[in-house]
Amino acid sequence: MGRSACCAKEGLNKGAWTAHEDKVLSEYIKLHGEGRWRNLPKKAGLKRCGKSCRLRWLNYLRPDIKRGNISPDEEELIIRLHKLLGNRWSLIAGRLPGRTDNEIKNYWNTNLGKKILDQQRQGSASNLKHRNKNGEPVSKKAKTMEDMSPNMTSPSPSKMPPVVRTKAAKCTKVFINPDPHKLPLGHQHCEENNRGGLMLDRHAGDDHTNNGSSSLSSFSNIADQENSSSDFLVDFDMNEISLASLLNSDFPAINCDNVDQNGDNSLSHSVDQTAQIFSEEMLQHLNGGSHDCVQVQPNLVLNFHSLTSFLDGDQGGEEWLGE
DNA sequence: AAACGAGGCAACCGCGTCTGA
DNA sequence: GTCAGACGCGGTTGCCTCGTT
Repeated sequence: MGRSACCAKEGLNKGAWTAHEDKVLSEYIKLHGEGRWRNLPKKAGLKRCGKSCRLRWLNYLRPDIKRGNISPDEEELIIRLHKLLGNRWSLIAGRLPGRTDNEIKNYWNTNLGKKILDQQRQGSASNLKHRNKNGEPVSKKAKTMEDMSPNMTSPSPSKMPPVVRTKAAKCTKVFINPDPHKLPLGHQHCEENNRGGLMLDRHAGDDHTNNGSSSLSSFSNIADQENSSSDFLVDFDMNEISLASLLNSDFPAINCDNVDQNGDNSLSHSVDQTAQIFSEEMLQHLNGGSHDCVQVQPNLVLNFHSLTSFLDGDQGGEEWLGE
């Protein structure tokens, strides 16, 4: 039959996690890896529900979590992606390395949602209203996560792993490689998922590398194929790159409900379709209207944001490209 | 300095989907 | 094919902190 019953709820701790609990959970996961959340508390000696452990790990304890304020570029990206995907926070988070769905959701609910409403009310061009003179978003408190949790030491930028594997990185499953032989490196780790699509192997430690190199190699192929792509590459300058500018194509908001209704179970998660719509449109632009490369695009475009964000990091590009 | 209100964030809850027997 | 449990996700809640009076 099925699996055994979920964790019994009696006698379990609830509420805020203690530093000791954090330590126990972190060390257990370092030793045994993620997953099997149900049995984890018992094995680790925690009086917590497995769900709670999972949430704590994903949203707070993972070493690759990016702490600190959301940058203006990230904010723009969130807005764009929210316009595209709606409240699919995990997917949005998947495009923002180091950010969790919960963090983005909270940020939206507390900042961006209001900002968008304000903008809608007051018309356009009030985009900078909530920013300081440096163009940074201004929140009432403007405090960092370190301020909130002094016991949590945020990794320094130089030590911080460049790409967080958020849950939503799953959306790499939309990748359908028409010609696997053209894809070096990371694509060796591609595996077929049970929805019929290809999904990048996301095992700890190597997945960001795979993910990134996949995107880059695909991206390079396009550049080879299309002259117009060279313009795209210019925009891809590692120092100058702005996430927001990458999303400046004015793709329409997509009604997620409609997308859901169209989904069929073969490859098609609604989000996958959304991704395809997104990428097709964008790539049509990038390729000067040619659809020659469209098959490759969904993954490319979606990963592209991870890629660019990743490359924004000090050493991200080096690690990514050169192991 | 104290009280109050608002904002922000971590965590919980419930539901839908996936998976294994 | 069916069922039950695990997992993942989004919505919501409650607590803590900060700002204002």
